[in-house]
Amino acid sequence: MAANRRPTLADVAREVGVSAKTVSRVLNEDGPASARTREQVLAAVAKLGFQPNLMARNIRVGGPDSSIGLVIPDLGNPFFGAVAGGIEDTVRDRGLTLVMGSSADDPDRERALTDKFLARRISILLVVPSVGADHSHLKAHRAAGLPVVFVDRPGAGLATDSVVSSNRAGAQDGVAHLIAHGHRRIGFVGDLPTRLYTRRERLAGYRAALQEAGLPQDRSLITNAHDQHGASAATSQLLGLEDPPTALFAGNNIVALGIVTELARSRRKDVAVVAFDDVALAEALEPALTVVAQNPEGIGRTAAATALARLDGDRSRGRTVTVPTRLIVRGSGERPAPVPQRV
Amino acid sequence: MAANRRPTLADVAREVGVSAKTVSRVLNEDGPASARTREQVLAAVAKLGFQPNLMARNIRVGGPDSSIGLVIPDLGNPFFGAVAGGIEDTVRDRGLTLVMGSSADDPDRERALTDKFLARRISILLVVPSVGADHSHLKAHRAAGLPVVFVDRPGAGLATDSVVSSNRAGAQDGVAHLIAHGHRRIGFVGDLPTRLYTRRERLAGYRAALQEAGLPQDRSLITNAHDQHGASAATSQLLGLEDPPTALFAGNNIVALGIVTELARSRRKDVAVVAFDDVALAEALEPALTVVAQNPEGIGRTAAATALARLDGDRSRGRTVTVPTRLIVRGSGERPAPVPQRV
DNA sequence: GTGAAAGCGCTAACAT
DNA sequence: ATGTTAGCGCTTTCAC
Repeated sequence: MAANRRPTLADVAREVGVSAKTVSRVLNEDGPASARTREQVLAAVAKLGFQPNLMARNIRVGGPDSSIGLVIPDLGNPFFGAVAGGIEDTVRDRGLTLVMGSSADDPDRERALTDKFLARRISILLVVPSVGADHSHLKAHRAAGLPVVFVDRPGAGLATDSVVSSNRAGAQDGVAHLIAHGHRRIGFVGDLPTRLYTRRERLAGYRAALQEAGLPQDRSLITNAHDQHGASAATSQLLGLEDPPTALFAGNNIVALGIVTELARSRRKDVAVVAFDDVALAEALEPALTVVAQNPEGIGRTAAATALARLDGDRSRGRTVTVPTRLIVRGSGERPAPVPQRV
Repeated sequence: MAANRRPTLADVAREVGVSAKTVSRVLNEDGPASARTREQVLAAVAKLGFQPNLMARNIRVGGPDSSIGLVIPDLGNPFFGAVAGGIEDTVRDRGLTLVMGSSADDPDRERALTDKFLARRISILLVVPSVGADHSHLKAHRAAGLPVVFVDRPGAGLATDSVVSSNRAGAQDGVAHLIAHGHRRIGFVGDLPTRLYTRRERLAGYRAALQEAGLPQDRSLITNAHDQHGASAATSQLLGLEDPPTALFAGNNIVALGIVTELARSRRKDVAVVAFDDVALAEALEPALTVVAQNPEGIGRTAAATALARLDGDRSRGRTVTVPTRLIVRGSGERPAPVPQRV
């Protein structure tokens, strides 16, 4: 009943009557081996169901493990799922295995994960850094040749590569679209915590658009939400203001869900919306949801490619690569603004 | 510059002036150690930035690696993302690291991934099996104590645990809901390939509902799609039939996106829809989308818990756990069916 | 073309 | 409370 030891190189060697090294040679197509030996070895491998122990191999070879570590905030968020997909697509040919974990945007969990990954001797580390996380402990690893790339947000305490969306410009485009359709009071519902990089950048884009149009900055129009439910609450709060906004800008995909759901619930068809990050079914809404689409697969691919280049010896200075966003006009940004009431 | 060797136990030992074993003892809280020694060791560890090599440790200890392998079809599909999240939540306390890969539902890629995972000596293997994949090669590992659990679909060639949704009953509920609202011609848009377990089960549920109601089975009402775009095409094809359906049943979340998008595009508000698996923004559609909700986190948690129980010595027979689905009525199933035309 | 010995970084088992 | 030896499964080095 079970628990028999897994076969080792030595077992295979014994079965065939050769040395362990010979088996190793055959399997790794290292040195020469007679056709007959090869055949016998392969047969024994199949018979015993031998699978080389990668850990033992790596120990001896000394190099890093053939794995790539990825820390994301939330496995269930389709944005990060798509990022992970882009990463996997890019590293698959190199034979790298994806080792993942979610931090829930908690610096301690992020640290625990990265430490685990480092103990595993991953050959690349990709991190969506949590707010408040410090990465100076990675300096030595980075210096020792471990590629470290920050994804979606820049990291703190470590000079290395980052890959981010064009958050500010994208948000500015989106808000400008609303302004172009006559809106003068535009609510902003952002991520939490407010220190979050993406929240700050997108808010900056929002402000830039208002300023460009000569519109006043009204702090009461700026709210935040941690999840979909919170975004719904923020929406109804904004719409309950004495002088409510006629349009809303969603700071991310989750917030967009909350806003759109709340507008549908309260049957507010008169409120224009533009969301940062595309969401499923955006086209099927009435009106269809106008978004500033990110390119999550592109972010993942770029981050992975950057890291692979480092692995291949690229010693240039750390850079920040910006993956462009794209305004997709679908209708929700064009709900007519009410004619301003001159007093 | 760079590429300096990572510090080892021996380096730390040398720094302090003790033996490697002593350092090991301190770090693993194994045998005793004087307070002074412990302090010095910890200081040296911090100073050198030492991180134990987990691979080397595992080699020596001999047990499996503290990782859990997961193969899913697609990292970008929120359903599987949520499943992965449930798994991670469940194994986190046990200190297991998630090693993931996507198979694209290709048996060869699935096999390549599982082989890699096995070479890594993962301590648990969770697989969403691809159509056509055979898993008899896992028998020896299973027998040797490796927990193997199939997720979302049963596997072939290996008697072990599976965790699936109540596909048949759920689909039957969903279709019965449509029938209850007067629909007699209900289109089915399922997954591809048609041999896919979930596709077959959900179709069986669909058929059972028709039969129960004494409705005819019309093969022309059964279509399939591989992706969202294909589902849109299938939708317009169904609606273009001479005697078109008045309601549609979506076989999964991706198909649902395609159906709903196509109905919105063609402004067909008169077609009722029920989808298997919930989707974001379902509530915000007009009418809101009625779904047979799955519980992906629950599936992930159940699969992980089952595997952990095996790891803890559960030697009972392999079982199939069914995670219940739940009909969430939101409106789209209640669009009135046209009054039947008596000839 | 093949094998023997040494060693990767760590810990189990037995010292002391 | 600490050190020594041996060995995990594999590959490197050097020998034949």
